[in-house]
Amino acid sequence: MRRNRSRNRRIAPGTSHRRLLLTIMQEAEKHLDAKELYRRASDKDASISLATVYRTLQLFKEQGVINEMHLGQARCYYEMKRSGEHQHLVCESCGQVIDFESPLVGKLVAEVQRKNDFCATNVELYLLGYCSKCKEGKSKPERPK
Amino acid sequence: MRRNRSRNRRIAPGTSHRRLLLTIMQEAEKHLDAKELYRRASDKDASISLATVYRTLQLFKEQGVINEMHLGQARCYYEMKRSGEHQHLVCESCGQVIDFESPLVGKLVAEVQRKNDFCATNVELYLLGYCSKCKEGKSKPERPK
DNA sequence: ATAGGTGCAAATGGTTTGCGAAAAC
DNA sequence: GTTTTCGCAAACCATTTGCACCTAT
Repeated sequence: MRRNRSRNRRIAPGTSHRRLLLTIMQEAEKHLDAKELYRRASDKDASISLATVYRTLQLFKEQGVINEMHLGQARCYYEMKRSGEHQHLVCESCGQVIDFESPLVGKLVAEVQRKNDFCATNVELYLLGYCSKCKEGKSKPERPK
Repeated sequence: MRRNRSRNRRIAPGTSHRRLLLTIMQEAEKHLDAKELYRRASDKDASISLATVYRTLQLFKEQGVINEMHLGQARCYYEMKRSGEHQHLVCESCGQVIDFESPLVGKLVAEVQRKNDFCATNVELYLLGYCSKCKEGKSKPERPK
C-alpha cells in the first residue's frame, strides 16, 4: 500500500515518533484532534512535541493515510482512512459524534461531478443537530432555530 | 419573518451599522468572509470596526438570518439564508466556489435523521476538487490523492 | 557527511473579549 | 436614565515556522 518510495520524504512511519503517532491513530476508537493525539503520544514518549504532531499529521494527510475533518468550528479532527466511507452527525448538545453512511452520498457525489464537470477529491459532509437523547430531554436547549 | 421580539437583543438591523452589514450581505453576489464584509462596510462607513462585524455576524447567525460555512480551512464564510438550499464545490486549484443543489441532499438528510433518530439543524456539505477548467489544464497539480 | 526530523519558542491569522465611551430607546 | 452597541486594543487558540541541534543513513 505504501506509495511514492521515490519522493523526498520518508514513508509514513519513518521514525519512532511517526510510528508512535500512526499507532495511536490506528488504535483510536474515534477521531482525534491534534491536542488529544499529542496528549496520548506524550504518555508514551514525553519527548515528543506538539509541532511534531502537527507536522506528522500534515504528512499523513499528504500521504492519504488519514482524513482531516472540520466538524463545526476551529480545530480539525483526524482519523485513519478506512475502507468504508462514512460521514458524521454532531450533537450540538452533548458533543457526541455519530458515524453514518449511506449509498446516497456516493450517488450525490457522482451526480454533482457529472452535472458540473467537477472532479471531487474530497467530500466534507456532516450534520449538526441533536441526538436521540438530547432532542428529548431538553425542551429545545438554546433555540436550535 | 422576524421572530423573538421578546428576547433581550434587538431585532437584526437595530442600528445603522447592522443595517449596513445586512444590506451588504443581501447584495453580495456570493458568500463573504468577515474581512471582506468589513472591507465593504468600511467603504460606506469608515467608522465601523472588525469587532462589530464579528459580533453582528454572530448575531445574524443566532437569528438564523445567515449561514456560516467552513469551506475548507481557517476562515468562515457567510451568506444570507435564501430559499433554495444549496451546497458548494470548492476548486482546490483556482479557489473558485461553485454552488450546486440536488434533491439527493434532502433525501439523504431525511434518511439519516430517520435511521439515527437524529434531529438535524444544519447541514454542512461541500466537495473539494478540481473544476472543469483546472482539471484539464493541469496534469494533476499536486497528487490530489 | 548529509538530508531529513525535531524541539523550542516565536510568529500567524482568524476570532473573541474586557472595558469605558457613545448611541439607542 | 437604562440598556445595548461599539471601537480599541489586548487576549485567545489552533496551527505554522525559523532556526539550531540531533539522528539515521
